[in-house]
Amino acid sequence: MKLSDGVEAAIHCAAVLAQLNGEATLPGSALAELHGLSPSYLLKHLQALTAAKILESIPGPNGGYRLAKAPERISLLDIVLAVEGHQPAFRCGEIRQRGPGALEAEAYVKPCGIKVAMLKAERAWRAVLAETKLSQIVSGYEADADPRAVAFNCAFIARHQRPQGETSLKKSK
Amino acid sequence: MKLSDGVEAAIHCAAVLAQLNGEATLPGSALAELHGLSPSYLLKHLQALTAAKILESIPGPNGGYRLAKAPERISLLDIVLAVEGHQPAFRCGEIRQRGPGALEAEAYVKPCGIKVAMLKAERAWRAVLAETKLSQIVSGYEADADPRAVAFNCAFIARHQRPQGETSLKKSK
DNA sequence: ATATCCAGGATAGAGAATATCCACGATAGG
DNA sequence: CCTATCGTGGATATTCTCTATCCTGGATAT
Repeated sequence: MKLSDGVEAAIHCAAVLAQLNGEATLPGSALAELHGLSPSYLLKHLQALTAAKILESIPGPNGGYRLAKAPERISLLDIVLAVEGHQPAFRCGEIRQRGPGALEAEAYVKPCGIKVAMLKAERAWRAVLAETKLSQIVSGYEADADPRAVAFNCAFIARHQRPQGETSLKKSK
Repeated sequence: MKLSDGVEAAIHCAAVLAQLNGEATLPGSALAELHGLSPSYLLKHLQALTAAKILESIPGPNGGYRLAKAPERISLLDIVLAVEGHQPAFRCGEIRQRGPGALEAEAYVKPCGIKVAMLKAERAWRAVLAETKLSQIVSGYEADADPRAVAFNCAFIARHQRPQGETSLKKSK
C-alpha cells in the first residue's frame, strides 16, 4: 500500500497558497520552482485540486492558482481524496463468493465481515485526516520550520504572487 | 492508494485455518481451491505469513499450514503488515528540502508537519486493525454467513485437513 | 524409493503512477 | 487587434509495483 507522491506535493502547494494575501494568485510554474518539481507533472495535481473545488484558477497573464476557500475549511482528507480518488484502499473482491461452495448471489446479503473490518479502519484514518485542517499545517510550519526557510518562502511568495481585481502595482522586477 | 489483493486472500486463508482442529494442517492447494484462487500465487502470500510467524508450515506428505498462535492473538494488522510490508503508506519525500530556498540538512531537525499529520492518521488506521482479532472475524463469519456456506466450508475443511502428531486415522477417500 | 508438500528464486504480463509534450482557450496589456 | 502569459486537457512514453506462473530444491511420511 502506498499513497501516490502527488499527495505530498499537493499538500505542500496548498500550504503555500494559504499564505497568499487576499485574492492574489500564484502561477503553477512558481509552485513547481519553489518545490523543485517538474511543472508539467505538478500541473496535473493542481488541476485535480481545482476540479475538487479546493483551488481556483485564473487564466491569462497575471493569472495563477489560489485557494477556493479558507484554509480552516480545507482538510487533508479533501486534498488526499482529490489527488488519490475516492475509492477506498481496501477493495473487497468478494472472495467468499468464489470457489466450489459458492451460492447464488442472493445468499450474500450481509456484507463480508472482513470488508467491514477493513473499511472501519479506513474510516478511522479518514476521520483523522478530516479533522486536520490546512490552517494547522500552515501554523505548524511557521512555528517549527527554520526561520530562514520561512523567510525565504515568504519572500518567494511576495515576489511571484499576482494581485487580482485591478490593474495596480507594478512588479518591481 | 490501494491495498494489494493479497491482503484479502491472506485474511480469508487465516480465517479458514483458524477453524482447524488442534494441530491439524491444511495444504496450500486446498486453500487455493476453496477460494478459487491460483495456487502458485496464493503460496507466495502464505509464505509471507509464515515468515511473519503468523502461520506454521509442515513440509512433507500430510503437511500443510496452520496458525502459529491462537486466533485471539492474531490481529488484522499482523496480517496486513506481513503481506504489504511495514512501510507506511505515506512516504515523506522531504519536498521541503528541495527547490531554491533549501538549507543544509542540519536545518531540518524538526520533522515535517505534513509527514507528522499523515502518519498520525495512519496510526489511527493501524490501531483499529490491531484491535480487530482473527477470532472476531471467524465468529462474525459463523454468525452472519449463509448456513449453507458455513456448512460447506466446515465439510471442506474436515475433508482436507491433516491430523498431526501421530499416524492415526485413515482418510476415508 | 517415491510421492507429497513447502521454500524460494527467476521471469513474464498487466496496470497504475510518474513524467512530458503539445494544441487549445482565456485574458491582460500594449 | 495583436501578442505574451497562463491554465486545460488530451496523447504518449517510461518506470515500477502487483499479479501470476513455473521450476528447482529440501523435507518427510508411507
